[in-house]
Amino acid sequence: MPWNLDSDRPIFIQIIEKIQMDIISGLYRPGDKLPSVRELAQEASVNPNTMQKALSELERTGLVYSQRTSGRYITEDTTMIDNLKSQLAKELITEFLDNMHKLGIPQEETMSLINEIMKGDDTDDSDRM
Amino acid sequence: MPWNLDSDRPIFIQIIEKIQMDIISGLYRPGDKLPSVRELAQEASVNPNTMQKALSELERTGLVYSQRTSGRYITEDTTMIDNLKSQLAKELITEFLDNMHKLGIPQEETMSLINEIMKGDDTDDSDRM
DNA sequence: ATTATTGTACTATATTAATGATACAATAAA
DNA sequence: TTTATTGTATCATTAATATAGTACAATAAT
Repeated sequence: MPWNLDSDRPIFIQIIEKIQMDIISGLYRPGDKLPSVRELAQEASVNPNTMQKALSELERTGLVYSQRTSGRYITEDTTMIDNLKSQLAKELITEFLDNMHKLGIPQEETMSLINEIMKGDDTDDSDRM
Repeated sequence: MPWNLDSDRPIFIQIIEKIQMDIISGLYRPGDKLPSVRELAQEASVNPNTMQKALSELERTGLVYSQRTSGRYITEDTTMIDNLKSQLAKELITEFLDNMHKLGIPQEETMSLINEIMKGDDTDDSDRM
């Protein structure tokens, strides 16, 4: 799976967001062991130092924890994960609506545009929890 | 009016986006004269070089043009502005839906969450064209 | 004609992000 | 016990971004 990192924003930030997404979406489950820093770095085609920086930040926020020399693990605090999911969803929505508003597109038009685009979208949600 | 620039992404990029928004939303009209580089820089609390870089890029894409020593002006090509508006709106929507999908939130839930947040929002669109 | 304003160009410097390389202590695996 | 793997720390280098300061040519304003 490619990591799709671009050069628009700091890479370590994009890595943080990507792993957060993987935890929240359930790709990583609570208690799961993460691949090692070196493995993840190679998988993402990134320098180990950059991966380490991202993981340290995820650790600081409590989303993952490390057991020295054993490896890194996803938190078992499901409440924390659920809260983060709600919070991120809310942020995404408000930021999106704000941007559409700045474009001068009123809410009703935004809604109809979304519906329009959703119809032409073949996204499959069937394999999700 | 504050420019609300953050340090997450390059400032000159945020300036480009901000001015694009102001053109698309109609705050700046086709043919309008822009404040000088130095004025804009002061208004945004940014170094003139940074503002110049953003304006050069807006010029490269054709959204503004400069008449040497007279000043800088918004393009009169309304079609170009309309096209950009549609394009940006579409990009905002697809990126938003993609992010919600990555969070593991299905489309139906996304729609109801939007409606929920819209109700608690007192945004006023009445002074728009 | 003179002055001020305009866009533009250039050099230098500081900071941050990313990479590359290396090393070490703790411990799981052999 | 020995080896390999783990997270972690450090140093040097490069590139991009932003700032600061200065300067110049064209021209609008006086």
